[in-house]
Amino acid sequence: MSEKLPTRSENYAEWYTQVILRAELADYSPVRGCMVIRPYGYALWENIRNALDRRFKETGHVNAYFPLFIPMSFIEKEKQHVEGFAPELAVVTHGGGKELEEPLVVRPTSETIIGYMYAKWIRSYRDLPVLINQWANVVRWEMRTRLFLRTMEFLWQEGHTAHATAEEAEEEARRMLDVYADFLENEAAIPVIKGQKSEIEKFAGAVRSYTVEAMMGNKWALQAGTSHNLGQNFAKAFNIRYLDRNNQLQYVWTTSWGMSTRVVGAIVMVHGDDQGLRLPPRLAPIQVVIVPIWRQDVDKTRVVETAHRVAATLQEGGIRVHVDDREEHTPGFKFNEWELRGVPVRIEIGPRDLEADQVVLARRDMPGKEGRRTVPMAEVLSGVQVLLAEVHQSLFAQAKRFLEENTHEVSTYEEFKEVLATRGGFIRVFWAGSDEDEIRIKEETKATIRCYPFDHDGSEGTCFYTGKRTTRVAIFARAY
RNA sequence: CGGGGCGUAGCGCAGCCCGGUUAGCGCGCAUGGUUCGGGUCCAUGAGGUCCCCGGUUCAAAUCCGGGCGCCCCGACCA
Repeated sequence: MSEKLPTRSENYAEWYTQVILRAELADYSPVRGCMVIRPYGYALWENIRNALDRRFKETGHVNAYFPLFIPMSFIEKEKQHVEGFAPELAVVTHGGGKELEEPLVVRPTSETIIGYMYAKWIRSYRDLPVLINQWANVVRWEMRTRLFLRTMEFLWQEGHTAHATAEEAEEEARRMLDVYADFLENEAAIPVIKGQKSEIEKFAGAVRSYTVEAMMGNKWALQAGTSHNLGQNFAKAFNIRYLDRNNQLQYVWTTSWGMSTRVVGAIVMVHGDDQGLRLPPRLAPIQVVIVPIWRQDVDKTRVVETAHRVAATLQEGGIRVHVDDREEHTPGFKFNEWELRGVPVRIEIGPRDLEADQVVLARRDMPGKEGRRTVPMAEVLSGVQVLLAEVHQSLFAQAKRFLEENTHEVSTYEEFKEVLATRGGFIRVFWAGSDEDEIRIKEETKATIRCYPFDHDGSEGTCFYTGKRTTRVAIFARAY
């Protein structure tokens, strides 16, 4: 393996790509714009999936699977939806050697086909709510792609629910946004800002879109998850109706919400440093790597045996552990490699430790001596458990501090442009502009409204762009 | 789709201007030895449609024409 990564400050995009390739999270595929998720990356995704899936089940959802192919006419039924997705559809026109009567769209998202099915299944208020999630791949024909952040095919979950009332649908959309925020903060150690999308940025076909926005290491924003209140738009397009208690025919109210393999990119960019990945302990495929150290063959046998015994102890304690007993590499090489791959805790075991009946614990989030300490052999499991929890807290605290330190408030457009050009980050402003104003700002500065944050206390201020008084606050940033 | 860069061993590159033996270097890989508490060192070895098609020439990785592909930067998006 070649030695140094490019640093984040000299070339952030290159650093990002190199970390992913060299940590073996993913690789490029022979098809442009697609990627192969390698075992290490997929193990990370599986942990993400399990943590999310558990939360979905806890909130009353069940999983199902809807087909990959969608009749073209379905996509066209909801006006905003087709306008939003038409440019990025992959369309199948031939099958079995013959041209199809109606082209099939490879799903870019499944609102339409699920809407069609819901219309079949829902008859009465007693059938509601319907709370279904699916884990699937989707395809969007993208011009410019980037590993995990934007690929033509990606994996995700999409929740689709139907409710009897507008209030219930709104509650559901907000509840699932909270689930995403909870997942990101408590599993991925990523602090987020919850808020509502602007009209310009909302999902094609939604009444309202909600988002959790995270700040990447280069201070750009990334939408890590979204939740939409679809109102009755899809209910009307697909005729999803039910009889209420008064025997009145009513349209249902639907929601949808999704989180994708893009969060892997967020984990890379939020926590990574110039040595490589720093994986949040609860999601890391390998939480602890044990590197045995020996000088002579007599030591080797004892040390490697001890390493495996320690591994067994940790494994019984529910820790995901790996012993790196390869003979062809020196310990120093292994330290660097596992740091690149982001393993949160490393255990070193050498002859000195055997004499002292101890091991050395090193934490990934603290370089050098500072992050290293010895613990008695008997306390390995508890020591590791405590340390993993600490690493999680420390990653979260670092990311949170970074987010706060790079969130700025401005009161004029001049100041806005100045801050964007010099410091970057999130800019929090009072906002009373129009859609046109928003688009103009985007054209002039590349910054977009990431969200209207929920945490605004409702106080009134002056819009930095129009000078009007308003209680609305927006967060602007450059975004992926 | 616009701008830039690039296709030579698995990866990164040199050679190309100025055509001429057997196409080279580093990493990686294989074997043996050595080393091992922060990217060991040595030896030997395997590995090539020089992106593709056509042309010029006694002779093309090298010159000419056409194509294809990839990466980076800009307008759309989870």
